[in-house]
Amino acid sequence: MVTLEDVAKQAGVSLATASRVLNGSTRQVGATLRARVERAADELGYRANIAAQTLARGASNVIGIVVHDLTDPYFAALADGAMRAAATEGMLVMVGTTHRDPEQEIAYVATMNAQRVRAVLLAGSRVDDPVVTGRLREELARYQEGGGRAACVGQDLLGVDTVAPANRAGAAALARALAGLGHTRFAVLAGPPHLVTAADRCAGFAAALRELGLPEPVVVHGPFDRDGGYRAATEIGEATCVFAVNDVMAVGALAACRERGIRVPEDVSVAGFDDIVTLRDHVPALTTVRLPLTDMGARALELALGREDATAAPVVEHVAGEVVLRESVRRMA
Amino acid sequence: MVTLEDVAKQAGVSLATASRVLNGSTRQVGATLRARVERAADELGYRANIAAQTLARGASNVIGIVVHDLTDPYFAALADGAMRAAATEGMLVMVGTTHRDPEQEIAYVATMNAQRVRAVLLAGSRVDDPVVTGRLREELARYQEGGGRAACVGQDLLGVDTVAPANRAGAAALARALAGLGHTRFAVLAGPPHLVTAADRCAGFAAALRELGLPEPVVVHGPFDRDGGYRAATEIGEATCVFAVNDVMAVGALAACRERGIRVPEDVSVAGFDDIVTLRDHVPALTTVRLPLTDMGARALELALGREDATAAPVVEHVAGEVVLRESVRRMA
DNA sequence: GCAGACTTGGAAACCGCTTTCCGGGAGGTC
DNA sequence: GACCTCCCGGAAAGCGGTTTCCAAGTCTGC
Repeated sequence: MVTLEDVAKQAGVSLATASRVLNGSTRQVGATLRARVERAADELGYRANIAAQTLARGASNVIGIVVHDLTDPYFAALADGAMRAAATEGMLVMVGTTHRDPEQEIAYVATMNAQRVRAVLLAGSRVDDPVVTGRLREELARYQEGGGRAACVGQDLLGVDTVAPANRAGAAALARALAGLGHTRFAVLAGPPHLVTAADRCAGFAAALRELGLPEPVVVHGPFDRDGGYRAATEIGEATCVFAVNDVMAVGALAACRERGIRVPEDVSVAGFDDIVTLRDHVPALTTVRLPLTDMGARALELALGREDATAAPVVEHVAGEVVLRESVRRMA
Repeated sequence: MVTLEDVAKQAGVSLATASRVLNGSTRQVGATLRARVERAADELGYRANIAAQTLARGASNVIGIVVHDLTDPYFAALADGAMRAAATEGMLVMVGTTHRDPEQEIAYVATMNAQRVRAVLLAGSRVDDPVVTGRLREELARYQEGGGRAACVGQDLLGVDTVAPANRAGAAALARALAGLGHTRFAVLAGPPHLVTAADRCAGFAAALRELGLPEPVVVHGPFDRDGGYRAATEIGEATCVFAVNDVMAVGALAACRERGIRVPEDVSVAGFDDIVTLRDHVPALTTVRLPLTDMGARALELALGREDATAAPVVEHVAGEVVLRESVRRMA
């Protein structure tokens, strides 16, 4: 590989001068030498060794994002937002996928720390396990002590800057909207009990029903994905309205209904959460709670990067969800 | 940050010994010292500085993936496959998104080169522009001269290891299947003319029709995304069967039909390409050509990493598509 | 009991770049 | 014209690791 020294030699200047010309220094270099260096670099096809730069500068230009699953459009949207924001800051992005294994998440924080990434973003639901969360916090703290910045999209449980979707409030608003259509018997496809996102949405929904004086919903637990929704949909009992705690599950539920000859929304209404773009053309169109996922990802990155005072208290930004009523629910007679 | 030297000092050993214990060396270290070092590292919370390791070793453990758009499930699936494969090799993944800008793609190869990533994966269609392709090849060559490995998912146009989906053959098989259902008047929602993937699928489809002695299809160009399909669908003329060159476009076309009261498949049949998992529950279920995207991503990574002899000719692996007939097409009376 | 082969720990060179610190020359002031 | 700045180029000291090369033990086998 061509090194800076090669370039300097070829241009007949010192290493320092070559460095100043090629890799953005505050110091000026005279026009003649500058041109000579640039020409040499071009002729030789010089590419700076970023590992060396990172080492010398003590700071890298990559940021780390840890998500559960890139093929889940929820995380893809979050990651996309973060990556766009990163690009405008001139940063590269390193992505880790945990496939929902909390241990992996901890391991990734350690790895990102080793990489000395400028910031790490934890996207995705926290898990209701104090031990695991504690270890994650420890690992994050270690990273932050070393000057790293961290942010999280999800529940404010990590003591870092957080973009927190209003899962409870959004689900509650949805419940009120559905109750407003005349529904009284509800079921919730609630996802796994230990996933805080799922639990919050479920709890928010149930609490709103309670406030309205409506009966408790049937709660069916299961995986947080399409198949989880598909299977859970078979156990909704007499409900006339089903809330799946995310869109992907809702689509699974819709598929289950279709296969069993249950019409939506005529026989049963179905709603989801997230408003996944890829699913907007689904038939029937899904009633849901819209979250500005791309913006959230971008915002989280800005929070992590923007923090000037490392000792300041973490900021938590709440983002509201907007209920979007579509064909998959109907008004009760 | 705590450095290896801190650990060595705390353990009362030399830097060399500490390095050998902590960062996988071939050399043995006695049990006593080994334990002392491990203990010190643990107490201090040592995390190796990977930038330093990369510099010293001259090789990093990260691989780069360049995709067009992560929120497009096609690329998400490809990236997911590659990331899984990378994880099993103990590699990290750096992702760049170009948003379909070929200049960005070139820039990312240069950046990945600067990062000294172990391998770079170019996922996504080539563009029919010899100048741009030439510059990309140059940049790749520069990277490979420095010992980098590269692979590509898409057309074999870059002179690197390639996983090449059988776009022409898949589209041709689809055409024959649709013709077998009795269709004779076709339209192709063809995407942008300069995108090789789109062009190949279109050409394969048209060629098969020709061989069958059927009339030329109506070809409508437009963007390669959902909205492109949506808009193009309004210009299909008298066709009874529409082939959108990817699933996302097909879904857009389906939406357009729905809005205009055109029933699918009763009034018109629609088919796509890729068999995107997230779209499998679409109604009507989409006829398509299935590509094993996750495997393709993984395979490309293996190709790039597995290459022992850097001078060997690039290998091109063709992967077939499988026609999947579903509800969105019907048999003509 | 001793030569020779292994094993194991440490000193130091090196990976490629940034940046501080110096020194010399140009430009400005009185 | 002397003096003081200011500007710009270069030498060299790191950044935090890895690895080569030595030297000192430790084991063998005879």
